Amino acid sequence: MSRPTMETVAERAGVSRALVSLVMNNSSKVSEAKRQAVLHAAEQLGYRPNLHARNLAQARTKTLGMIINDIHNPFFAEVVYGVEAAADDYGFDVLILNGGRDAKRERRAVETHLQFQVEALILVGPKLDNDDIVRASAVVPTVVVASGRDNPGADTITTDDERGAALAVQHLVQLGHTDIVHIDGAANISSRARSHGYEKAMRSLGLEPRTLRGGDDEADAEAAIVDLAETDSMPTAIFAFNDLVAAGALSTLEAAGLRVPDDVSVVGYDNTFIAELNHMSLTTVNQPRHQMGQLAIRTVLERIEDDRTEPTRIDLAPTLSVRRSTAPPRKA
Amino acid sequence: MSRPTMETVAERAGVSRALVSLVMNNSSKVSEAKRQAVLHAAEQLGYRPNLHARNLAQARTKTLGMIINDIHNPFFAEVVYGVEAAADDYGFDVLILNGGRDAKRERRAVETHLQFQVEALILVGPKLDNDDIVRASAVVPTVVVASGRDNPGADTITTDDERGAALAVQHLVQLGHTDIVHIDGAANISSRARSHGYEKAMRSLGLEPRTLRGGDDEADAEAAIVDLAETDSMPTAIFAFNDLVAAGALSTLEAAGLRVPDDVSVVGYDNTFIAELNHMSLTTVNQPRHQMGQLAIRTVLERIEDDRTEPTRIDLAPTLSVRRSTAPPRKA
DNA sequence: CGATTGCGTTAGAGCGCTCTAAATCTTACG
DNA sequence: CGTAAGATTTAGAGCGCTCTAACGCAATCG
Repeated sequence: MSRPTMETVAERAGVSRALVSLVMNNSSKVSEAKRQAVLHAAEQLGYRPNLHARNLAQARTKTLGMIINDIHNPFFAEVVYGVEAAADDYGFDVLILNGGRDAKRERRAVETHLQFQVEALILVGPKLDNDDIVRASAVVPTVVVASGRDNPGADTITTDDERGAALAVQHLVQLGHTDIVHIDGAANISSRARSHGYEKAMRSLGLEPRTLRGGDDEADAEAAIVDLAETDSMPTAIFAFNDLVAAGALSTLEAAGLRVPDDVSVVGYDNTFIAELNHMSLTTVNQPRHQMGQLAIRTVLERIEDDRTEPTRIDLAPTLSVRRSTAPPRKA
Repeated sequence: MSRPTMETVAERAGVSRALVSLVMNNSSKVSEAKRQAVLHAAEQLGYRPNLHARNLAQARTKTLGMIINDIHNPFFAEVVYGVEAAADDYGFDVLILNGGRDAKRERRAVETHLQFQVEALILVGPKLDNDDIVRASAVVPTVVVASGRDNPGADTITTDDERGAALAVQHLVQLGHTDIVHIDGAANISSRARSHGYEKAMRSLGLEPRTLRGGDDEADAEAAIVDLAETDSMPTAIFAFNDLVAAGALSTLEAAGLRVPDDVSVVGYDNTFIAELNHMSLTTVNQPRHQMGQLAIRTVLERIEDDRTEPTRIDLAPTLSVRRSTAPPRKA
């Protein structure tokens, strides 16, 4: 019942184990006759090389370990596709582990990957703290995607959150808005940069920033909006930390009898597919996720194959996707 | 620069390699003194067991291979969480490979998993055809989640799509609707069962079913709705193949000047988080995804640990999540 | 015609670990 | 104090594969 090994195949094909190995790695120095014999025997036996044995013998795995912050979040999915596409090109397998929005689980995932001897680690939006990342990158080349922090030792692929926020502000101002409120991302990693970008952009345009505490979730928008409604100083536009918060804002605004974009314009961040939903049609800041994933692989492969050692830091430019949740403010 | 091995640790701790192995597997028959010595040495060296070597020696991997239809689709994410939770309980690692909505890629993913000697395969919403699944399940215990087909050899965890559709119909009829249109899932696997359930439920209630061709995407709803609008026989309620199609319906209806639920009620399927968005607030059929994931693991573990061989087929009951997209029809 | 070349093939060591059987060390008891 | 029973520890084989070095053999050459 146990699976066939090279030995089995070799016997069946009447050749040596070494020859089978050569065939499996399609070496050019095998006669056509033997190659066929081996392939045929393998086929018949349902032989499948044992990767563990191979990895052990080769002392390399051609495998990359990826950890995603949260498999729920469609934002990361696109990054994954970018990573997989690029890894494919270079003949690497990518093992995915789900971080589950939990630093402890991520730490275990790192451990698992390292035990699997992955040749590099791709951390997508990690919850890990700096120390963890430093420690990991001391063991294996590590690239952090979409997480703005400073990670000594690891490469990073980010987009410029400050600039993204500025894009949102500029768009609103161009439409004619002057009273623009920001609902921030609370403790979220990228929150600081986005808030900062918002505030800087506002000031540079001679406007007074107003930032409210939000979060990363639909529910987190509610309190902020209720606040605005009650203090009676509803702005003409809202720039939310991300699309989910923006979606929450949409709901709460409409529940309060305000129409988007007629009464209030709303801008999100991330361009997740909910922003795309016609019914939402959210103006939002887009990050080139697919490209980020690809760059992550290229970057990390430079370390593996070309022994680069100085850290790389790539910061891509975000863009704005304008949809129907923004419009000129109603004339006062 | 190469990583430390047991040998290294053993030397450093002044013990034999075997003893290190015992410590690493926290065997009870190791003296506290040596255990500490070994752990200390391991710590200092940054030692990490090599899983490939271990798997090779043990001839088992305690690893499960999961393939998800599409990492984009949040429907599957919840299943993943269920799978991971259960696998955790039993001390198994779960390796995730992304099928990318492509049978060819899934086939390669199966191959990769098998070469990694996973002890079981969990296929979540596979695109593979029956033959592929039969072939895989001949090699390793296999469980198919959320895919309604008949998969000889493999275990299956599904929900009763027919019943789910019936729930939707019953809900609408209870509200007073009689003119209920179904937008189906076209070639999608579960489409047949849902359509069939819809039609059966309608007839059993003395109503005439009307099914339109849809798809699995927002865009796919549009044509159907436009059709309805043009033939001038807009129903009072629409039951869509899934939440995305329902979202598409929402948009198109509103674009046509119809209000949901005042003019038309809409029901979706899957209870993805877009249905939950306040702004959508979609009445939808829920599948117990987390539970499905857990059951998948339990089921497959019965094969691994208890040598069950007859296939298991679990069909769970869907439920209805009532939200604000449905209401009694406007009085004629 | 023996020596040389080179292709195709193979023997055998070794990758890092587990596991069985045997060795060693303690401890307890007559 | 000798010895048997436990408690710890260790030697060594083996997991399935790759890879180096060496082998056999036919073709080629001087």
